[in-house]
Amino acid sequence: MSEQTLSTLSGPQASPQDLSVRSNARDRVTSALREALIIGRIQPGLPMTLRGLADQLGVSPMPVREAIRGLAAERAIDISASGRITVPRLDQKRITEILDARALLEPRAAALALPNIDRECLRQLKRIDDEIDVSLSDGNVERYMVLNHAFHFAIYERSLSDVFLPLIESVWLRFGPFMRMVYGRVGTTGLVDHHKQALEAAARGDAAAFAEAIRLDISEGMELIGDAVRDAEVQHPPPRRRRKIAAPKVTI
Amino acid sequence: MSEQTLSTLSGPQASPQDLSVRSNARDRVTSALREALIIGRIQPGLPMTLRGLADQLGVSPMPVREAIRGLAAERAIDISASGRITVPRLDQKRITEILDARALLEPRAAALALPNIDRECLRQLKRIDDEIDVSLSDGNVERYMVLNHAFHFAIYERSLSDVFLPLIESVWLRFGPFMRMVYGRVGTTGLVDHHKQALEAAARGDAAAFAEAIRLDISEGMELIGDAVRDAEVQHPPPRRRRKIAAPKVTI
DNA sequence: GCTCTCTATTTGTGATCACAATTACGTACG
DNA sequence: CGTACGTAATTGTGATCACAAATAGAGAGC
Repeated sequence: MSEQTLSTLSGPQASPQDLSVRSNARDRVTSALREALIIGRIQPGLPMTLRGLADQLGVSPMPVREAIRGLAAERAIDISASGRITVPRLDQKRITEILDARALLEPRAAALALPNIDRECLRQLKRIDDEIDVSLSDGNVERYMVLNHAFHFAIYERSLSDVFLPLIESVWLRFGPFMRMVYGRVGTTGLVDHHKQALEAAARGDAAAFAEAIRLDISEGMELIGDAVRDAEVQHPPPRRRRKIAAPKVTI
Repeated sequence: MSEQTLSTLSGPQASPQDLSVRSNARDRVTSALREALIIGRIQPGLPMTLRGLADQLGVSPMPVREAIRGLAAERAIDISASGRITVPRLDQKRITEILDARALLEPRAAALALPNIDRECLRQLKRIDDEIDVSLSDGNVERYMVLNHAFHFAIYERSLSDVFLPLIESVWLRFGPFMRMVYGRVGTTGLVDHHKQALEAAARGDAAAFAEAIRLDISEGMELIGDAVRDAEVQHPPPRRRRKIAAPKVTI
């Protein structure tokens, strides 16, 4: 198999040794893979192998197996009938439905979160949003994706909902690799968001406006990438690989 | 540990050897556990063990491990920090949020499905709903839960959405054990649903009314069990077990 | 009766092995 | 130059083993 590897996590300002220092190898692997998926570092369609990931992460294939199995349950990773492990390619139908689901779930989570968003949290959101502007003008796609995720989930986490949060995370896991593909292709120049409207509404304590800003943030993103998707599907059909392809690596 | 086992699947008219004859042990285990969860056959809070489940299902602990890990990723099963495997107990907050998420996701899935619901499908839905009435008047809780699941998912499957369907399945997996607890406690006598309104709307091809009927079916269920939940939480606090408890078994 | 303590048992985790299925790739043929 | 084929290497699956951590349950003390 032509196996894919993942680019190291130690990019610009390496993440501070992963959030919690879980003793579990499995949880470390899961965290590494989830982050790689959210950021879109793993290219959809290219196969990964248990042993390959295990070697890269310095563990035995066993914890990787369990981590992959967990991600597969969330549909973040596809395991074909023959056992081939890939990040799923999304067709336009799926993309529409994911954005549809996001537009249902995330405004509600935001509304639930609003009462728990204090001034300090607002300041942090503002900081993140400022950094997003920088990353956009720099054209730094990866940094943008990290920050955009941070912005949204800084909100959703305040919902304190272990029902909505997992559902939303699950959808982002599936969407990340695709977003990365789009941004890597069409760039982030024309990208607009509704973060500032959201922050204004949040500052006013206006739950309805807050939720609506989040909904628009998602829906307009949908329109923006609509054409890119159509183009991508005709211009970049599932590559019929014939040779091994050098690919980025992942580490914990 | 006082370990829980699961009641055999071979109840009245045993399921015809599970849907697909997957060669995978893991998939068989997963199917068995998912069904047990949906029907609510596994009592929340009581620990299960990998080796115990493996013995009951006639496989090695390995496929059970992966199946459990997958279900844990969907939050259908909880694995504590110490590794204890249980079906999560739901507090009132979670229950409300689950019903909230259902009321968001399921009407949309129903609307997506409506164009794909033909006359034959409608007839089948009608048949299921008739059987539901029978099971309700019989007070057969388990059969009601199987049928109610069948009714809803016969609809949602027609959405042909592998975005909405997994999200909804995930929520049902979490909700099943709780529903069973409620029905087992307060009975199914006062139970009302909006299946017939849904079928009428579907027959008319009225997507909005169809979705609304589904939403009401969920929301009114919410009210119905509201008090039961409150009572349950004070009358049935998390039992501080001190001895082993005999519990039902599960088989493939 | 209740709580605490201590020990034997159980449990999840991770590693390694064997194996059937699948895939990759050089080779022959068109 | 492209396609079909056959063999060798790779891959996921399942089983088994070792081990540290956690638990259960009996016993001592209050």
